[in-house]
Amino acid sequence: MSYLFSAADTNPIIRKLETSLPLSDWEREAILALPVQERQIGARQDIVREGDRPTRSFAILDGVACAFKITGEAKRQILAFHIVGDIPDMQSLHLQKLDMSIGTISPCKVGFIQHEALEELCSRHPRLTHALWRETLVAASIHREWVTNVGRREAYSRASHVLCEFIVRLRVMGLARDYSCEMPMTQEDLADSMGLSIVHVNRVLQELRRRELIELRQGILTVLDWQGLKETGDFDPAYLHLGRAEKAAA
Amino acid sequence: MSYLFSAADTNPIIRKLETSLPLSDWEREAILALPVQERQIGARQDIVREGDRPTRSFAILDGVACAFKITGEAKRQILAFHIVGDIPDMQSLHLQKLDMSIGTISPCKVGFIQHEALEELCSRHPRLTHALWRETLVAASIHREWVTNVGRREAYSRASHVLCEFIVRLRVMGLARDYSCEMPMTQEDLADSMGLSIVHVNRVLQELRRRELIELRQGILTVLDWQGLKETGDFDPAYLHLGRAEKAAA
DNA sequence: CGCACTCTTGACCGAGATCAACATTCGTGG
DNA sequence: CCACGAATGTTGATCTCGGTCAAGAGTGCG
Repeated sequence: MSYLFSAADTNPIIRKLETSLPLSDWEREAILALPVQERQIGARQDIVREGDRPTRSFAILDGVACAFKITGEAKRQILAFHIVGDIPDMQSLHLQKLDMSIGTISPCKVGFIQHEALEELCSRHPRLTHALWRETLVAASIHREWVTNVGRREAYSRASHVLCEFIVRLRVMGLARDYSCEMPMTQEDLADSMGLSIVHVNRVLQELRRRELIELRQGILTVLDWQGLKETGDFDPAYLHLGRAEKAAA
Repeated sequence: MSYLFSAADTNPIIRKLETSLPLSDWEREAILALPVQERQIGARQDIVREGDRPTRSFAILDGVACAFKITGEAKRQILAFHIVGDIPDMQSLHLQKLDMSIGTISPCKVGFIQHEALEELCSRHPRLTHALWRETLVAASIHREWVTNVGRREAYSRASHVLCEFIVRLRVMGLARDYSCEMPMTQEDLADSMGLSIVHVNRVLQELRRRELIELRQGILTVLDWQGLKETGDFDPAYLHLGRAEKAAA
């Protein structure tokens, strides 16, 4: 299968949706016609906060963001890393109140889309409803894998798993060559995504380097031994529901 | 707001959906008209397994089930408890391959519904699409809370949180009076839902009893001090997105 | 060039795991 | 209806993975 190259291929939302099901020209145009308000946001800023009642959703057009919660003990848990093409608060289309916060990790370009525009899109294009619903289901699947990762894998395996997922998702979006990518998360971010302490994450990463599974410095992650990293991370990309993109990316 | 009592009120799917948005008679009838194949399943049986490609989804009509994964180290992580009204594998409507298994805890009555019937329902009733999509989003929200619970709360708080969620969800469905309910999960089930060992769960439960927050024996959970349990569990039901049902149930 | 953020290292600690009995409950068949 | 075996719950002893604390080393940005 191959597509003609077009403006559509440069639109991250279309690219993301098309990894699961190909869209018609008609549907692509509908997406390109969405009124999107772009905004550049600096690193480490909240985009939306738990408790907000958004009237719009937003897509990540550049950079890395994360969804997180703060517990009563003021501990942060990162729930997902969001990369180009993700619509992290899609849920707000159907759920009034946000149950998490979303903030940038690196500087991000985001595109806000009013809910009415999305509702309009869905009512006119049932297959796009399907595609967007599907995206939210994949997000839920990733959450389930994270529950498992945090609940039942030891630190070393857990860290490997998070790295595997991150790079595969970037590869699917064409943002990583040869298992190497920019990784703007600090060790504190990684710790909060893994339910570990910063110090321990530091030690685990050193061990991964010592065993020559990865290289990681200056925000560049390079996987030296993909097979090895997958195995130590108990990583099976099935939960990402990549379909045909799976073989190429993972 | 009050409804006339009718057959619809005894249908758990309708009851569940109506906790978020009221349905028209027309919509209720469409749900009641769904061809449902009921089946009784014994305790501790798998209903569907990771890797399956179901052509139908199922609703829990009676009993308690759970979704779970088994890691490469053969450890089980429970991802959710499913009670009456839940459609645990709704996702299979849009995602080919199941990324988790679902099994019974107590004996269950389940109702299978072919995907075509659900697709038909959605195409005829956009508001039901909305309602079902919404349910899957709430499920995702619960997953996020579980990531947080397992990742960033200590055992004592973590256990309290799981108990709080379970009883609130039962209350919403009218299955628990006065913060007391049947709880068929064994300590092993609880351990696998909390990412803890059985032994430690046992000790944590004893501590909860000793501090007179709960009573728990012979499969009956009674909360003696709801406020106290909520506080130790850092439990805020906002993530369940109950809407108006929230005040009554939590 | 200096201050703040991030990473690293070492020492020590503790929550929760593991192991190994033993007790209790429950379901099942005689 | 009872008995018995399996599943579940309980307890104590010990261990360990990962947390905490504290200090220093890089790094980078204003």
